[in-house]
Amino acid sequence: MLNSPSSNSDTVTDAGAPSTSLPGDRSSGSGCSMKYDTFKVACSSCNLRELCLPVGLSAPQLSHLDTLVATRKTVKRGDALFHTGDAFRSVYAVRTGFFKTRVSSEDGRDQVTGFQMAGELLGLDGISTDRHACDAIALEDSQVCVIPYSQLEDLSREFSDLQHQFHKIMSREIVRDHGVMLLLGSMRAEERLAAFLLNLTQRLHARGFSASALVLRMTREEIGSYLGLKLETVSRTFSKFQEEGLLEVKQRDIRITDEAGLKALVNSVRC
Amino acid sequence: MLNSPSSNSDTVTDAGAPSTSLPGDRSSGSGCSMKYDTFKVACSSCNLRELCLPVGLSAPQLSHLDTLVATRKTVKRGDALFHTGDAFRSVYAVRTGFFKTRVSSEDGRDQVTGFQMAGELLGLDGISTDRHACDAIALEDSQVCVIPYSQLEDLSREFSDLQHQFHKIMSREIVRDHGVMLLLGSMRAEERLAAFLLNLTQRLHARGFSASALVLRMTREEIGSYLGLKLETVSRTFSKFQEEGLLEVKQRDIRITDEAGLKALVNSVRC
DNA sequence: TACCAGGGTTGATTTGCCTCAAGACCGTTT
DNA sequence: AAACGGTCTTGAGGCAAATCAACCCTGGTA
Repeated sequence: MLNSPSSNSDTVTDAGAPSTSLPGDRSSGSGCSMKYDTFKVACSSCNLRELCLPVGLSAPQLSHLDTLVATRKTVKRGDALFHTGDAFRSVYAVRTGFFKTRVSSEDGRDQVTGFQMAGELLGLDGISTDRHACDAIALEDSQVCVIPYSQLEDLSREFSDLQHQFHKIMSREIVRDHGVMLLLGSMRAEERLAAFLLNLTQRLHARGFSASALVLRMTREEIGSYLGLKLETVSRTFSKFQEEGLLEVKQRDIRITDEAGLKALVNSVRC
Repeated sequence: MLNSPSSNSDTVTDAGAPSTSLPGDRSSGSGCSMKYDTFKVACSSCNLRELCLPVGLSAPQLSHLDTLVATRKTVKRGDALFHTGDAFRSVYAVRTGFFKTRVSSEDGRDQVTGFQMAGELLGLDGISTDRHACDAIALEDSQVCVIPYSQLEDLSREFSDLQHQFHKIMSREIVRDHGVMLLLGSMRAEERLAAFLLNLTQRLHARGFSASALVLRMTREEIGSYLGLKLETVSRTFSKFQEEGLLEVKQRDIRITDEAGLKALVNSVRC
C-alpha cells in the first residue's frame, strides 16, 4: 500500500532519504513568500492518497474529490499558513514540507501543539468558531493542498466514505492530543523525548523514510515547547541518550542506534 | 437562551444549586449499575438543547434527531460508560451527572484528559479506530443519551446544520485539548489550578449554576492527574489560595471570593 | 459509639528541571 | 577570510514540585 511504485511527478521524495522536502518538484521556488498555484492538482494521482483525506475512497469518489481540491499553496520556511484569529475557510493537507502549530496565551507564552508532515491535515481547529485557533508555521519550504471547507461539507454529505474518513481524521487528532496530555502530565524529560523521537520516526517510516535516521526540522526550543521542557533540557537529554548509546546526535541529524532501548524508556515505570 | 423557563420534567436541576445531580429525576435509582431506559427521550423538549448536539437546529430537524436519540443509559458513580478497547458504536451526550475521561499508558500510568458535564459529548475518540481510546467514568450517578454513531452519520448527511454542529463539537474538543497542552506545558501549579477553577465555573455558569460557588465532583488526585500535578500539590495550592483570600475551601465545597485575582494569576507572566 | 477506609492536609526533605551564563558550532553575509 | 546571528552545548546553582510521612476529617457501618 505504501511505497507503491509511482510514475507521476508527484513523488514526495526519494524514499529513504532523511528529508521531507521535495527536491524535484517543479512548482516550488517562487520568489513570493506564499503563492497560490491553480494548475492541475489531483488527489487521484497523488502518492499521498493512502495517508491523506482520500483514504478508502473509490476511483469515482476520488475524481469528485479532485474537483474540490483545486489549488495548492506554497508556504516558505518561517511563514505562516494561517494565524490565530484568521477567518476559517479551508483545511489544508500538507503535500510537501513540514509545519508546526502553536497556541499562545494572552500573556505571550506559547505552546507548540503539533508537528505536521506530508499527508496530514491542518486547520481543523478553525471549524469550532469560524476562526483559526492556532498559528500554523512552515518549518521548511512547503506546499499544501487547499480544501475549501464548505465544499468539503457538501461533498461529504454525498459520499459517506468521505464523511467517515473526515470524521476519523478529526477523531484521530483528538486521540493524539490525549496522548500528548499523557506525555505532558506524567512523563519525565527522558521519556518525553524518547516518545517524541519514536513518534516522529514511526510517521516518517509510514511515508517511506528510514525508521532509524532522521533530520529534525525544528529547533531544540520548538521540541522543548512541544514537550513542556526548556531547550537546555532537550539538549542535555539528547547528549545523555548519545552517551548511553541510544542515539547518534549531530545537531539536527539523528540516528537511532538502540530503538528497543528508547521504547523501554517510554514504557518503564518511574523507578 | 439559557435558563429558559422549562415546564417539562427534563429540568437538569435547580439552577443555582451547587450540584450537578438531578434530584427529582424519576428514572434514576435503579438497582443495577448500568441500565438502558427505552422510554421517551426527546432532544426537542430537553432543556440542554442549547448546549448540546441540537444547537442551531430547527424544530423539524429536531424531531428527526429525536428518532435518533432514542435511549438513555444510567451510569452509577464509579462505573464506566465505556472502557479503552470497547467497540465503538455510539457517542453519548451527558444529560445529568459528571464524568471524567482518562487514558492509560502501557506501564499503568494514567492521565485524566477531561471532565464532562451536562450537554457535553463523550466517545468521539472512538471514531478513529472503531474502538474507544479512553475510559469514561461517572463521578456521580449520571444519565447519558445514547446517540448511535452510524445513524448520526446518516442523519448528518441529510441535514447540513446537524453535520456542521457535529463538526463544530469535534473541533471544539481539539481546541480545548490544545488549551490543556498549553496549561500542562507552560504553566506553574498555581496558574494551572486557577485556570481549572475558572474553566469549571464558567461551564457551570453556562448551565445556570452560580459562577462563584461550586462542589467539586472529583478528588484531589483526579484534579492533579488532569493538571499534571500530585494530589499534595493540589491540596497545598488550594490552601494557599485560601490564605490569599482567593477562595474559601471546605473539602470539595469551593467558593470563589476573588475571581479577578484568579484571572490575574492565569494571565500573569511568570515573574 | 466506636471503628474504619477513603480522602484531605501539612511538614520535612529530595530532586528533576529551570535559570543564568559562557562558549562552541554552523551557515550566511560582507 | 572575518564577522555575525542563530542555534546548540555544557556547567553551576536555585527552586518548584515530588516524595515520604504523619495526622486529621468525614461518612458509612458494625
